[in-house]
Amino acid sequence: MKRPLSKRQKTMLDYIQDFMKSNSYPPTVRDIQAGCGISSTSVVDYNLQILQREGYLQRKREVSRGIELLGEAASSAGDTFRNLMTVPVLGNIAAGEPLPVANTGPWNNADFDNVDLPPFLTKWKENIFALRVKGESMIDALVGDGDLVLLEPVTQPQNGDMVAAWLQDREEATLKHFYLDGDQVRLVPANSQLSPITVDATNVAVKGRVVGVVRTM
Amino acid sequence: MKRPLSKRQKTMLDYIQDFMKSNSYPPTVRDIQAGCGISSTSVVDYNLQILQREGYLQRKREVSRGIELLGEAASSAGDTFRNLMTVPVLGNIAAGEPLPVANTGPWNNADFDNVDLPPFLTKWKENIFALRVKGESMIDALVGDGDLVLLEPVTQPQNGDMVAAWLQDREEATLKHFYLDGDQVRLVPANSQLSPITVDATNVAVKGRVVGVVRTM
DNA sequence: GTTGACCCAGCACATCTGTTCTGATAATAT
DNA sequence: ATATTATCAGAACAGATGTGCTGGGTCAAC
Repeated sequence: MKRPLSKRQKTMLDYIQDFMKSNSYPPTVRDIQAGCGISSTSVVDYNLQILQREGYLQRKREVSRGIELLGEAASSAGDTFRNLMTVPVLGNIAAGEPLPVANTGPWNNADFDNVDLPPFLTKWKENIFALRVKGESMIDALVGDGDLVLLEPVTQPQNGDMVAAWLQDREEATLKHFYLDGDQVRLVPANSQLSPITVDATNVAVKGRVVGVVRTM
Repeated sequence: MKRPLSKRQKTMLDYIQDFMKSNSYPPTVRDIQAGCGISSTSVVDYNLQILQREGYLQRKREVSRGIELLGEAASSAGDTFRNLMTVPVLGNIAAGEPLPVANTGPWNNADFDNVDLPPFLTKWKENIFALRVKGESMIDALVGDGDLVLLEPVTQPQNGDMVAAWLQDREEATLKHFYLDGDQVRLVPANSQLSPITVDATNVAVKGRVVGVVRTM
């Protein structure tokens, strides 16, 4: 995004996005040539090189239609391309079970079940993971059996965050809003008809911040 | 999906899905040939024709990589292709307001706010719409303020379906599990700790079946 | 057996397609 | 003015690629 794109380069980028929207595969050099009214394939090639150098797309040499949009260009390509993030389902969350925790950074996508979610659900963050809710023990967080909770791995949440926490003395996992009061932690249910609980700060191990909930029937 | 696929056809379909996952563009006939260990391009062509006839994919003649996965095959292809459906947010759902109802079929996507969702949330159906929950009146359905409920427009639900209904005498919108008992309708909250209500069948106007709930924090 | 379906292998062709070469033009800098 | 850079046009090449043709094999039905 450093240098400004020329008018032709902008036109080409728009055309590629449009093309991928309606065709589900990238255009050829000559598609771009015809679509943008360019008189030579070499001009297309020339400008594609620039677009690649500037980071708008990635090309694979000697491969027909070997164009892949990157970053913002990809998202603008509409509802078709690169608009999903793969989130691993690390395990279950239930009252009696410890929380499968996010140890390292990005996970091997093959190691777990994965769900593909639109990035507005993952807040555009890369290290989101998901847990499947088992049982009805999270019902005071408006989360039922079978729901999928999306978590960002944080151990030091902000006040008001909805967090997944492990209560050591109760041996219980829970989803609650987190408030730190000195050395006490107040855990407030999402359902305002229910009452908060207050526990010692050393007794809660926060495993992640809830960024979303998904339920299918 | 009528006839069963041969082993080779299944292999090819899997390979195409894998290829599109990692490459962001469809494979060529020869890519499939090499990837599946097939000795002739004509065999690939032959089986691609069958896969097209059976509705698993769409081919564009004379176009390199002119393969488009359809239906369920497309969604299994991972985070790259055809994996989002645009769902209109028709309005709000609150206790006191009538339900914005799905009048006609597909809507003009420009008329409303839209959200893009992976099709496993919309059950692969085309006519899903969404409503934004206002207030806490749906809390017995495990749905809170700001949640997005995904609805399929049906007026004659099956027993056990979670439905969005309008209770005419109470002037109240609600989300409950639906059970028809003769001329009485039992509406059961998702939170099993709460009690069901029973009303006259003529008093409930079912507006849609809930197929999913999405919440972001 | 014969037939016909389904499936496969090998090959060839015409076109598609990325790339490269040569040269030209316009804008900008020195 | 001269040099430099960015951009474009036309043409051609080599490999990639979809498609069609011929023939062979297997298996169940008749």
